[in-house]
Amino acid sequence: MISNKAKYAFRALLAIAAAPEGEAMTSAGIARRYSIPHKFLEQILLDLKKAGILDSRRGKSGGYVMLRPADTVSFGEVLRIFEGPLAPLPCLSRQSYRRCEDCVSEANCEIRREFARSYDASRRVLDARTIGDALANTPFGVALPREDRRAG
Amino acid sequence: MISNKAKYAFRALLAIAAAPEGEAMTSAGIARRYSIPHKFLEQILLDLKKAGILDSRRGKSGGYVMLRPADTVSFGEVLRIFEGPLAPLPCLSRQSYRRCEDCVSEANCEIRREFARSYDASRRVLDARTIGDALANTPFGVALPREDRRAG
DNA sequence: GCATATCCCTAGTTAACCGATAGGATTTAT
DNA sequence: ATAAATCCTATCGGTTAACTAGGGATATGC
Repeated sequence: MISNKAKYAFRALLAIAAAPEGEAMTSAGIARRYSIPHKFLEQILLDLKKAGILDSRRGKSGGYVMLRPADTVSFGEVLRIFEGPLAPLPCLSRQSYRRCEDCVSEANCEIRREFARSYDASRRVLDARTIGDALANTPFGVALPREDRRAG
Repeated sequence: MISNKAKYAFRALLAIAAAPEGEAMTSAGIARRYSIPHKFLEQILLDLKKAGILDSRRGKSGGYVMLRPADTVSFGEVLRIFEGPLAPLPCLSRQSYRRCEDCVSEANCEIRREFARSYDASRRVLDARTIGDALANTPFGVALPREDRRAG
């Protein structure tokens, strides 16, 4: 199960990405609309800003906007911000590989081999699908160049 | 990341399944061989017994044996025993479905839709691959009837 | 230039869970 | 009887999840 934090992050991101171009959404507004504890959401949006996904404006009529286009932000990237490595075993993480302490032979480890199959399958989806895809309800496998996506 | 408990369970199961037919393996023996804390492993083996996967004999020359054939025990089944539901969202679990409390419309939830893709992909692997497959190093997609598997 | 609305930052709280550890009770083979 | 094994329950220290709280910094609009 993914954390509430990650779930809230996705809700907020989808809302911000769906807003009219250039229009900022406030944390309070999003919190109200999706019944997310406000102060908790603030932390989350801050994390997304630090990660370079959101931009923000302060003061009256401030709020959050996308820093990068929504179809360059994958579900996997967001998930990693809030959940850490997605790999089921440390020895399967590419981005933050760690050897299993008690592992004798990685190459011959049946557990590693089997989980690699499962992880590959889910990672392929999570790293391919973007916030933009989700909003457009683009079927998987239809990989258009970015310009075409925006146009359509 | 999966828990140590689950990882230990897989190590133990693979060892027990790989033992000569009818030969029981002791918790102490497995613990020593794989550097698993003995008392911790006992609890794990007990859980596997309660789940109907292992059988046990007590007293001197006792130990654990498979109750069901290794190629009927999937990675998914074992994982669920120790980690609970594998679904990334409660509303995606078939075996223990729960509605997201604050969900307005499940059918229109983008988060649910995207995670369903990823979960389907990994579940398909985890529920198909068995302890027996892992030991035989059977490539995925080769689905032999059970008798043939045992023979080969 | 002041009130207000917003984002920004840090710390604390509570409950649950993980990864054991501990101590014994029960069963069985010799 | 003894030793070796499983079985059962309780406890514990550390970490994390999910908030809660309190304020600081900054921009806007009157």
